[in-house]
Amino acid sequence: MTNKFYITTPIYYPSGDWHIGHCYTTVNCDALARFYRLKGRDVFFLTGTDEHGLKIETVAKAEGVTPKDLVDKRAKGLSELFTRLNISNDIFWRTTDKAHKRQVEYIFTKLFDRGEIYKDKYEGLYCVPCESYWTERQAENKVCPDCKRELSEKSEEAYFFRLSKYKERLLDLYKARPEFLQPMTRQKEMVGNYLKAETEDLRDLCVSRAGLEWGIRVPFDKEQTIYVWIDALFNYMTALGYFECEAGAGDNSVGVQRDNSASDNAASATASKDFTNLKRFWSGEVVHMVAKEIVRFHAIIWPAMLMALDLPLPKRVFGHGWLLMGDDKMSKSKGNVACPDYLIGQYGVDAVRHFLLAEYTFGSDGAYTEERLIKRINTDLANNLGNLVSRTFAMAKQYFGGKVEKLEKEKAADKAFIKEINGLLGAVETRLSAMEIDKAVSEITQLGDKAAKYIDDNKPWVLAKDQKTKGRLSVVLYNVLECIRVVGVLLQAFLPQTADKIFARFDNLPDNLKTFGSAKYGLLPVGIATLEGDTLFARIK
RNA sequence: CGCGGGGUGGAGCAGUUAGGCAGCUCGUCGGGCUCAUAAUCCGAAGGUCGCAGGUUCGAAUCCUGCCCCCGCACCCA
Repeated sequence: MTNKFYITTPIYYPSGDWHIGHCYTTVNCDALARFYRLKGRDVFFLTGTDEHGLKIETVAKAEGVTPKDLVDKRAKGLSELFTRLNISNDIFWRTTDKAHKRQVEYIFTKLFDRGEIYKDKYEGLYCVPCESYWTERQAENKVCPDCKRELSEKSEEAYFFRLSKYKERLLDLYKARPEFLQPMTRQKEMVGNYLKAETEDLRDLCVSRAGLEWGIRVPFDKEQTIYVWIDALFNYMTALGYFECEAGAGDNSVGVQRDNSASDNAASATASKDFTNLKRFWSGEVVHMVAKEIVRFHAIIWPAMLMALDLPLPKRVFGHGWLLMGDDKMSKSKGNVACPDYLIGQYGVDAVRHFLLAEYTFGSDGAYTEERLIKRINTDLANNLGNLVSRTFAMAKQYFGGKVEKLEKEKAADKAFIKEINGLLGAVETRLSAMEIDKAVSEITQLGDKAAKYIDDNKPWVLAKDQKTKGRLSVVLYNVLECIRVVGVLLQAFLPQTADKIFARFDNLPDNLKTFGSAKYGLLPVGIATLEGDTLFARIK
């Protein structure tokens, strides 16, 4: 297993407001990134925005601002939202960044030079007011599905990518590497819809538009603008700087020049300045996390384009499910309930993170409701985790004056509980490697349940009544404190703020007792003081 | 026959790949405990696993047919 781990969210399209769905994908990626960092792997975590296209132009016009002003504002908003959510991305990459644009021009040219892109006529049903093409299937009775006006036949020049010739190779890819596209049901869908022998051939893909203003021009044909496929998908590589490198090494024919002040967008992080990142990470484990509706782009178009350039393919594309927003009534009359800022303000960062990580079977759809969020917080965080910490530290204070004690050895009866503590890290890791992020989190809350039962079985309040059982009492409390510490160690990957709050209950807990290597029983030193602390999570309502 | 997903106790779900006593969380009811955030622990009630048929010693799981809901088919995490 390679030590390199490169994980990406899709780059989000800033045409509308940021919502809970964007947070869902990003928080889950963040947990994976944090976990593997703590595991000691070399991690790079990308997120960002896909900022070109007609829709941005239209929205900007409606708001009376320039497209650039619009995307700057929206990208800043998203970047700040992710900061509030404690997202640990290494880069916030934007497709309007100069370094990206130069590389996209270079890539487009290279594909053209190799004969993978050719110029032809695009023909179809066109809606003039909406400025968009529709297929006959989409447009029943030749009426625009959007505005319901009549469509007209239109034909214009455009560039096409030879997607059709990769059908067999894509099928082979799925067969040879079933882990490439997960869950399996997404593979079924891709094969059923686009790749199996009976379906009509994959059509070549139109990769440029003639009338589009807001985008990257085809370098050798300024009438044409590079369309989303190449512009957006290649962000995963341009952010790492590979093509910048390659172009800087010789080919200046498309005006690509290496420039160390590459990041000209305020919200972009500086990581793109390190052009060695692609060599470092693209050869390692590359994981693209996407929601199910863009699986096709990532599991068909993207690998085909990489094949066209003889580049290595990512290790895995994972298409997760959707948070369904119920009926339209909710989104209209109570639209703000799914607003991330409202939720964070109302319930706190880690409560929102926990909900997004734990509530839904990762990979399947689920219905979003605020009631489910509240219930999830109360059950897992307030009743289970928060109360466990609260009662345990109360006893430590009451019975031992706020000091970790262990006056005798643990007994055989403690073995099962200790085994659970020692098994937590492995159990969580197994779940994550299967992309069962919700189940990974529930491994942690389940250990919390076991601790509650362990307390109840051993009845420390009874042991405390008799001086003769004080030694035993100290062991019981020690075991639970160790359980809490190990839970804190694991929570660093999922609920970092909560992990810190837990650690803060131990006076000057040494850093080496926070590492994954210390996620096992028996390391907490006797004599360390236990401190008072705020309620971890208050019950709601 | 476009493709895919779903239909499991009051609610939300897991289990279906390789058939073997129907499981989890929440809710409800009864009991215990008192260290704790009306918390926690124990126990109980509650399901013909969408319908019909088939294969099998045995089917939620495999096969056939049917009904209902949802998504996708270059707007969407």
